[in-house]
Amino acid sequence: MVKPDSNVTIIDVAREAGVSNSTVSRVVNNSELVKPETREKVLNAMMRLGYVVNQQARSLRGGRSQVVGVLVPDVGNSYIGEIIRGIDAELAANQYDLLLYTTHRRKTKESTHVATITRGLADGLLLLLPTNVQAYMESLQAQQFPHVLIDYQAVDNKWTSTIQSTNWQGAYDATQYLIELGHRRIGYVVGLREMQCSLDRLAGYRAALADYAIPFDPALVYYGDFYLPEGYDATTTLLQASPPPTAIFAANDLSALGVMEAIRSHGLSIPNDISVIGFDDIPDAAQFHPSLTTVRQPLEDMGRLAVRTLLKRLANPDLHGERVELPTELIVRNSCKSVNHK
Amino acid sequence: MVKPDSNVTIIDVAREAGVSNSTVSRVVNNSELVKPETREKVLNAMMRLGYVVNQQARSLRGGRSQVVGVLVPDVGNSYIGEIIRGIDAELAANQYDLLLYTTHRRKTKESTHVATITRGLADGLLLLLPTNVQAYMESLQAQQFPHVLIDYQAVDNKWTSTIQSTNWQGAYDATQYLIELGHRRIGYVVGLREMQCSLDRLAGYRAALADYAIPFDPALVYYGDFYLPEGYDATTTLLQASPPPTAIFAANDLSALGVMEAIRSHGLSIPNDISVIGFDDIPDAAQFHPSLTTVRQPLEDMGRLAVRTLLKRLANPDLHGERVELPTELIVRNSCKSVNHK
DNA sequence: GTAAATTTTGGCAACGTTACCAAAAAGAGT
DNA sequence: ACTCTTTTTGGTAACGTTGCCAAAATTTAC
Repeated sequence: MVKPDSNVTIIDVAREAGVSNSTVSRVVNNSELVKPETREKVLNAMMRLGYVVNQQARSLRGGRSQVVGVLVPDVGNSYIGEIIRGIDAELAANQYDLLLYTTHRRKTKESTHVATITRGLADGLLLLLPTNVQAYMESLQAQQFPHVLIDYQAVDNKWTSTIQSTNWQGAYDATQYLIELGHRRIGYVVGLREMQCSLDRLAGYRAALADYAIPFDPALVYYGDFYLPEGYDATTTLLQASPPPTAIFAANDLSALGVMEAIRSHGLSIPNDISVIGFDDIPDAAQFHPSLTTVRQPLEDMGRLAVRTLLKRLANPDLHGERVELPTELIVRNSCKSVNHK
Repeated sequence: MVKPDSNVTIIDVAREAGVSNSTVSRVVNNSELVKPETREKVLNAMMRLGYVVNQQARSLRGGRSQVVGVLVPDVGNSYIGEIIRGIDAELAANQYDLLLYTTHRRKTKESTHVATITRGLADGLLLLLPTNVQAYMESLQAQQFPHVLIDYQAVDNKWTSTIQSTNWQGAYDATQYLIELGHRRIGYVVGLREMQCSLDRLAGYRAALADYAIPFDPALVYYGDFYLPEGYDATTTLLQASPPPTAIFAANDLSALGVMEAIRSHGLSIPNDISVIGFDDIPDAAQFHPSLTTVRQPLEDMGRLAVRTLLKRLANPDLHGERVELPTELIVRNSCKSVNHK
């Protein structure tokens, strides 16, 4: 190959191969009927000149941009990282690129980003943990722009797809597990109360208590924000309840880490004095000390599935939205202990 | 605002405002001289129709796409996450978008991605921990496509910029710290040997040993891959040296975590039996148990600086590349102990 | 050998934007 | 009022691609 100099267009290739640009276009989108001999000629010319298609022009013309926009609250958080990893893998497998936007939980950012993305930049949109859906959902639906929500309460619209895990069941399982270990005073660190998943998990927790005839005590519930420091603060508060909890259920692993830190700094030991259970099963959870018993969300799978759902919509725009719930799974490690062995 | 229906073009706005599309274009790129009165009229029309610029068309025309491509080996790794966070923040502050590509350390992926990106998709390119630079560097330089390498050995070319931290010095400091705590047998878990930063850190380690007249023992050095399990395996091997190390220096925090796990599973305690020191200071490092003494790389700053350097190049294409080294800093926490107190 | 059917190819317009140049409007100077 | 500047606006041609339709080349049928 000669110098792959920047501005090699389809026209240059056409000239080099002695055919028309239409023919080159046909070869590039290798679907059409082109005489094998001609195709060979064009392919050679492309090779010689180092031709690479210009996606901008292609997508301007009305074709696909082969880009999917992904809106996430943050990066560098392993919960989100895992989902992105799944998205990325599945996207790459289908020759799509990934345009990443972070909102930092700023609502205005969400809507401006959505506007730009839908304006030709991307073929579809993946919304992870969105917080301001109403602001743009209408526009998204009006123009039938393909989109999938991840970890968001179901939107009642036939064009919107959502991917979730069984938050209620997961929280129920975790709580039940603690109860069966003999715990009766179980603290609960809620996540962001604006998020449906927080409420679902809280409901699961309450349901399990109810099923075992354990009274619900509001003093054992603390509303946090899913981040580590709030887990710490929550625990400091919860430990003042009387009687104090013998187990704490954190709405996600990150805040569970804060919980563990706080327990230690109160001179208590895990799991001997207090059991801790998390939610998510981020990769680090197994590396905590002690390793964290938690409810596993299939994060990577959720990302992959979201992409698959989106691509299905892309391939068939008439497809209605669907709502998928992936099962959670209780992962027992070393941060919980039977209360009787104390 | 009326329905922000998809296909509002500059021409629709022009018609609505009763001016020409050129004028609308001038208002959109609000730099030109437009009569304030006219500008107002256009702005109103834009508002009414819900106009959003089509980036594709704009960048096709030859302007800027306002997108920067970022090539990373992986996501969901906090080291990379932190750098991306910095990149993202700085990019957003300058109205740029972020096209993210993951290579998963697959060399072929790197070059194909670079080819697509440079072909109109993005205005500039950020390469994080690239492993196959020679494959595309020439083409990047030939077309003078603005790019910045993060955490890669200096490339001797006036058009390439690189951002790094003081790997040698950081490793020297860490080793010196251990030596001054009385350690003489210091194991070292190298990162990927293909990466210059691994070698730089190894050199810093050796230099410190030499300065204190401690013989270098190859049995105390293990070549890993920067990931957690290798840290575990490394430690298992290193502990068989005779005499075994009293401290282990891991080339990054993630493998330090593996080191800690391994030490514990051998029934030893940190830092009483063995001291552990890491490199990076990822956010989790402070949450390890015990909290990890480590060499802090200003990861987020590295990301920000890379973007700033790139944007400078974008603004002034004649600017030569520069090579910046950001200082590391020893963060003392609880994973190291003086050997005399044993 | 010619007409008809078929395959393969080329020409041209369009996607939405911006840059350039020329035209029109407004202001300044005599 | 009439030039001469200066400001402001409009027209038009690209950017690189693809889709449509028609033209040319090829094959098939009679």
